[in-house]
Amino acid sequence: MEWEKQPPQQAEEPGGGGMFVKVMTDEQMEVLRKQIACYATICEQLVELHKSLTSQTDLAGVRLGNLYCDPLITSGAHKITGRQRWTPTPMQLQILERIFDQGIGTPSKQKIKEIASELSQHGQISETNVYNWFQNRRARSKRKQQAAPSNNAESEVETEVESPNDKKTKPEEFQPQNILTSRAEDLCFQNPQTSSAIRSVD
Amino acid sequence: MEWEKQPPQQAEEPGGGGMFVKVMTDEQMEVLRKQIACYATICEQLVELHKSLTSQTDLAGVRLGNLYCDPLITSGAHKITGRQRWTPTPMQLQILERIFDQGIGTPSKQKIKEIASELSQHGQISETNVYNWFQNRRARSKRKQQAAPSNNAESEVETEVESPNDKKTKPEEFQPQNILTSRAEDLCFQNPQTSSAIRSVD
DNA sequence: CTTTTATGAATGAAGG
DNA sequence: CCTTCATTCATAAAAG
Repeated sequence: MEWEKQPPQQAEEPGGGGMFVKVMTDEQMEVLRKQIACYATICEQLVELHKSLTSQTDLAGVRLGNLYCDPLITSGAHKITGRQRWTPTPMQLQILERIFDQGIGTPSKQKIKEIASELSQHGQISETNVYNWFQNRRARSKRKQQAAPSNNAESEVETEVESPNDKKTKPEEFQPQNILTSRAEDLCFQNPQTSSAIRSVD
Repeated sequence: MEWEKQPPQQAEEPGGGGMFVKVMTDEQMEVLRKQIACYATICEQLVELHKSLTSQTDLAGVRLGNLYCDPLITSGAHKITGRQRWTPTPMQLQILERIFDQGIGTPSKQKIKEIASELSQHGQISETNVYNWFQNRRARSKRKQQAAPSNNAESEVETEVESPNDKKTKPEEFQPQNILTSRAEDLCFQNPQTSSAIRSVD
């Protein structure tokens, strides 16, 4: 019942992009299990620490994030990869671009359906994919534009359709700070504020 | 490290030999993620508790408000300016999910207030946040459902589209509380709300 | 193999 | 409520 991602039409490249039915390997499973165990350990540590109530607030020294969490961090490369994402085939992309250019930035529910339907003949695709594509396309197109203060009078052009083959003319300099964080935000103590869920240790 | 060899039923990918097999559904993945988030929450709480008890606040550079300055692994974002957009903490999310599941999809003004109040103990939050969250949650939940009815009985007809990448599989109705039997001992800190785990992959 | 970039997807918030 | 937008996250693909 799942999304057994099959190599779409783009598996034409021998030795190249074959994407498999990858969901999670044993290895990843193991990593995951370790992560959980890791948290359990951390909790234990914290409880102990708390119990002893050492006046040494050297929790920092304990380094919650590094001591036992090592496997979690170092194995970042393993990423508990979840789902794979759709990758448009060249053909699909072409069509999408065309529609985007010609069309108005208004996908429209019904239109989406049609497009998806058509594109499905060139590879696996879903309506959501189409929807997302347009959303992203528009948003990014817009962004590029506003980030083009090179020279020339500023003109409020926005919903302007751009040339088919002129998307990424601007290298632009915005770093998405994407530091190989495997869900770091979720896995780390990112939020302070008190709490009361752990009263048991008290 | 090699664990069990995979059922070598996949001889198809030219590139590197399919070494990935499906051992976990995305739904299970979500559940797992949640669990991990739970651990993160617990640890977070413990840290706070410890911190407050020792009246030492140098544990980490955590600060109040909606500034998510986690000293441990935060990606290189120095956004000291804080976020403009609220991001639920694992704990808050947990609670919200729970309410969403159990409760009726009717937030109700008064209810919102209560919820917001409670959640505020786990991080910055406003009533509007809660309201929006429920709105979005519901709307999206709905959409997911209609997008993934039951594409199971369907036999492959054309290319191979047996199960489109139904990327949207929200675990809102996750209640399969299966336990990762393999190493239950590792999971000592079962979380009350989301005590769930992966189904054994044996 | 590791790092960087491009981009599909997720989600909080705003509009109607 | 439902749709749309903006921002962020995660990852496939590309570069080194």
